[in-house]
Amino acid sequence: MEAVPKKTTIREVAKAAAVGIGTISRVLNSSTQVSRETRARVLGAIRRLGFRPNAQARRMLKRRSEMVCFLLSNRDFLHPFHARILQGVESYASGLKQHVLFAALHYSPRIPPDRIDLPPVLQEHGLIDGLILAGTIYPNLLHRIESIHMPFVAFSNNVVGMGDEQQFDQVGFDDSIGTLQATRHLIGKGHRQIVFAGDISYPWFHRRFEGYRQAMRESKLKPVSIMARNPQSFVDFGQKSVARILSRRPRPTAVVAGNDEIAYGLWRSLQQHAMRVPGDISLVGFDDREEALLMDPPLSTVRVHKEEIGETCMKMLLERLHHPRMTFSQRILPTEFVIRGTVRQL
Amino acid sequence: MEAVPKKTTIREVAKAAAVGIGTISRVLNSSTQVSRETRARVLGAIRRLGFRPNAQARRMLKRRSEMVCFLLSNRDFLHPFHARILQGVESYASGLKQHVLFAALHYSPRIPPDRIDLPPVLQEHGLIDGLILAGTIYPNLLHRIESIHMPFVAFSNNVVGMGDEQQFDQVGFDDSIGTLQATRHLIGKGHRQIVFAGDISYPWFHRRFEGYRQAMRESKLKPVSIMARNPQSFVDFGQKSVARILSRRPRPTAVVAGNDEIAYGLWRSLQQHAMRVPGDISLVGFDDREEALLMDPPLSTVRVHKEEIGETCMKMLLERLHHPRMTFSQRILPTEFVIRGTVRQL
DNA sequence: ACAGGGCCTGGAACTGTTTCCACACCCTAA
DNA sequence: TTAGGGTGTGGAAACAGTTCCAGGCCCTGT
Repeated sequence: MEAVPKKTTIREVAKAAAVGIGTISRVLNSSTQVSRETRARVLGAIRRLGFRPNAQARRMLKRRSEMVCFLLSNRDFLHPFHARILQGVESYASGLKQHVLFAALHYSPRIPPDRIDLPPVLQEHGLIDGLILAGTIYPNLLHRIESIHMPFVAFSNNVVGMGDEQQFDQVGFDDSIGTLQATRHLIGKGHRQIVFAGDISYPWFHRRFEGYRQAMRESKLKPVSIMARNPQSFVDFGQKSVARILSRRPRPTAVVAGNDEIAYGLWRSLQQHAMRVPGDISLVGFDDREEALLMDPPLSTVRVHKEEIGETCMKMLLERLHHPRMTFSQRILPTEFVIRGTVRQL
Repeated sequence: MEAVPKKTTIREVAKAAAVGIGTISRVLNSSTQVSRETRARVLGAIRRLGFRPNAQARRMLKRRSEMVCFLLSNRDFLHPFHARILQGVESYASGLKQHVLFAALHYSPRIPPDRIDLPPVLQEHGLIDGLILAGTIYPNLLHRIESIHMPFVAFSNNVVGMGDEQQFDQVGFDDSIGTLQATRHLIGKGHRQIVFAGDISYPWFHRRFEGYRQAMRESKLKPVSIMARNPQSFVDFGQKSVARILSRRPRPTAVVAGNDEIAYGLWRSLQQHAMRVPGDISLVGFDDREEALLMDPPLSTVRVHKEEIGETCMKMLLERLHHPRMTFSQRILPTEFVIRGTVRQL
């Protein structure tokens, strides 16, 4: 493991291989316009000198940084859900020799776009080619990003407060089909008294509620949504919902939870009320977090393919970069209802 | 929201402000050598033209990319533990206008160093200034990184198979002090029959076991470690350990779990055996994952300050970059035993 | 024998910054 | 009056690549 000479340039390699600098460049960029022997000679010299091309110089000329930024907005921490999206982005990107920068941003939905304090990555020009927006996304951020002409793709499920005229690329999954499937499954198992537990003032829970509602309507059943008062967290929301659920008459035989954390809270509190899942009450969740498998019995839930979302974001961003005037598109990925142990046949 | 001219250069700004290009550069780099009026004039021109300096050109000259890579090795997914370390790195970095690249790598511990297929970030020269290594780190990777002369800091708790002569910068937390404190706490509460549940063939569990052992020895108690057969996961490890724990005579009154997931598995399986925590048996974990709070009662565990680890890694890497010949150092961050509800006074 | 085309190759010009040297100017001290 | 130092400024050179044009060589067809 001998010392690598500190900085070798293309000109030194050219000298060592007794060729011109243009040829080195052609070899580096795997142009076909180089003869077999010359290429071999250059490659040999590169290896001998331990030459690695200077990334910055190349990028400057290419006008491409081959780098995108995964920007997580308004999240206190990197939630496992988003962590998996990030992983999807990274694994797809690295296969294409693209790099992924991670950045976080906190901003108020009410601040005017031009007053949003962008993260350092966006303050320079040419550092990144594009942006993948995750976390909670409000219109002001979108406008700000547009104003600096930075191509981007948004993870759409957490976009809040945009009308329907969404003039940007987005990738998401279908909230309502997930709960639609889940609720149909419950109905198919003979359940009739099914309630939805989730705060429908959040747009995503509202969409999930809509899927649930549609399934209920199809079977002429009455949709009911349960809200908790002042929940401290999703788990707490679930726990606080239980009393309300159990006090309904006729008593519900199944609950569709807005997400897995709510389902977890429901499950735990139901146990404390001496209600067994699924013996006394059936339960389905949404998201398919790791923890869904840790419940006992494991939770039947709607699986969201998080890595695939990340992959698709990256793929779409790359398309956008190659075709800047392409019309905007929205890609909705399917969810999958996973049957495990928390639903009972009535 | 008018269109920003596509690419403005420093020369156009110079022309617009009727100054030389050197002056623009001085303003950009906030040199003091510029008079108040000139600076104002230049700043005005910059704003008027919507000029953002080209990041690549600047970096090329500065020979600093102001970018580091967080490299996650041999992990199937971005575990919440590492996600929080990443967050710590990012938040500290962005305050200093440094950027963080996220990359993942899978390699075998047995492959020779020069055959390790480095991720794209490391194949170019000058793309990143340094590296933060997380995930499981074997000597061959370390050697490979050294061979390309890339400054790095390793998260040391998952470094495997290095002797004591660790010639690199590292940041970690003290596994053994954590379990030492936890075990002393149990002993203080009157427990005498305490077992350790964890696979001590992993170095980190071994260190945790050592802390436990030391506390037991101090009080002239006999340390016992429990192993599960063919566990599928940590949770499964916990579940499979319960039968062995309960069959011991005298029956243990407390368990020190190797981590929170094992504790979770223990807890769940204990419930199935109609054993109550902490009524019938006390339990402590390690790591303080989110889920520790979700258990019922919430788990007493050893808190690891994950964001702080990330921050310290970044800080140390920056020191290394500024002082390349500084001697290597290892920083060990303290852990904190968090008393919640799973330990009973005997 | 020679024109013409394809394939390789060399290297000047270029990219958008920073760095550094030269120089102008003003003020002060001898 | 002049030397000398500090401050502010302009712009050439440098950085390490890519691009592109010109030109050499070889082969083929007439």
